[in-house]
Amino acid sequence: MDRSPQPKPTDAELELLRVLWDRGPSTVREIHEALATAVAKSTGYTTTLKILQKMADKGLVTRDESRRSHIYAAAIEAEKTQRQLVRHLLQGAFGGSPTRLVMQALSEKPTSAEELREIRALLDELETKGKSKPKGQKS
Amino acid sequence: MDRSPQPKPTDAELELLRVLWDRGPSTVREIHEALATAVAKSTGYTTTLKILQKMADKGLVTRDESRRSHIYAAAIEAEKTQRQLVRHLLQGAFGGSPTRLVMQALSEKPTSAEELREIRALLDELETKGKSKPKGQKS
DNA sequence: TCCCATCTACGACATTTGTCGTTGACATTG
DNA sequence: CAATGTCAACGACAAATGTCGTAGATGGGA
Repeated sequence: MDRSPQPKPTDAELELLRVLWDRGPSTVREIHEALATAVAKSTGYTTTLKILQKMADKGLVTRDESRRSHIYAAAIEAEKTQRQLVRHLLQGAFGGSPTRLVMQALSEKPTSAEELREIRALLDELETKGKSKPKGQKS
Repeated sequence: MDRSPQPKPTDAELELLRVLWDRGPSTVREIHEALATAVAKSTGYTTTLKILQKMADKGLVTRDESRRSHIYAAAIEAEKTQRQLVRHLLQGAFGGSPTRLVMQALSEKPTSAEELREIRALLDELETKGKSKPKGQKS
């Protein structure tokens, strides 16, 4: 089972992954267009293609070649990737203390009341869970 | 005046910055040692030196050359840098929604009750502050 | 059928990163 | 003073990244 030290996606790769997470499996053309319109990304078509190919090599995406226009799909979940990136940032810049990170994140943007409520709920959950053995999610 | 689009520090640079934030202004030797002991980093001395020099070029650190052993100091605050990195991650991987990031961060590590309390306090603060105009902590 | 559009593959290229080795200057100390 | 050690500077180098251009295959339409 994949102990997969998933290679940390680069910024460009992350952009493509975001598109795939949003749209689901897509052709290169579609991805390229999405990027162009959504993010005003003005790179050539072959650039997108090349990055996608590299990502396929790394196992970040899968490719369905049954048709002439290959169809790419994200091979890693958004959540998993986000977790990995958060962990990296945590270790790299915050000395492992989630609290500081959370503070920075929350101060970063005016958070809606609703979102604040959501977070509070999570805190509650974590607190009760803290008593009983924290179960399940392993790493 | 520099509205400084501070160049995003790389991972290696971040490590050095961490040392400087901890120790304050230091010589290359000191930084190198600190890295070796603290992080079991086993690179050559000149590697550390080179990175420091590059960082000086970029304005990430300052250098006092009045002595033979130059003394480097962080030129950017820990908080500011962390905020920048959080913002980057937010945009790049979370579509700008802090909530998800916070969730991931909290799920990442068993957080102590005390820390949870701290975060709750911050939430309270944000909530009340949300009513009144949240005022500019600028940089 | 023949031409044109589209798609993938391949290689080129500039840039950045992180890694050293070497060199020449400077200091310390015997 | 001379030997030894320390330091900054410089260049080299491999690897990764993001950027294209071009070539070759394939498919659709006039």
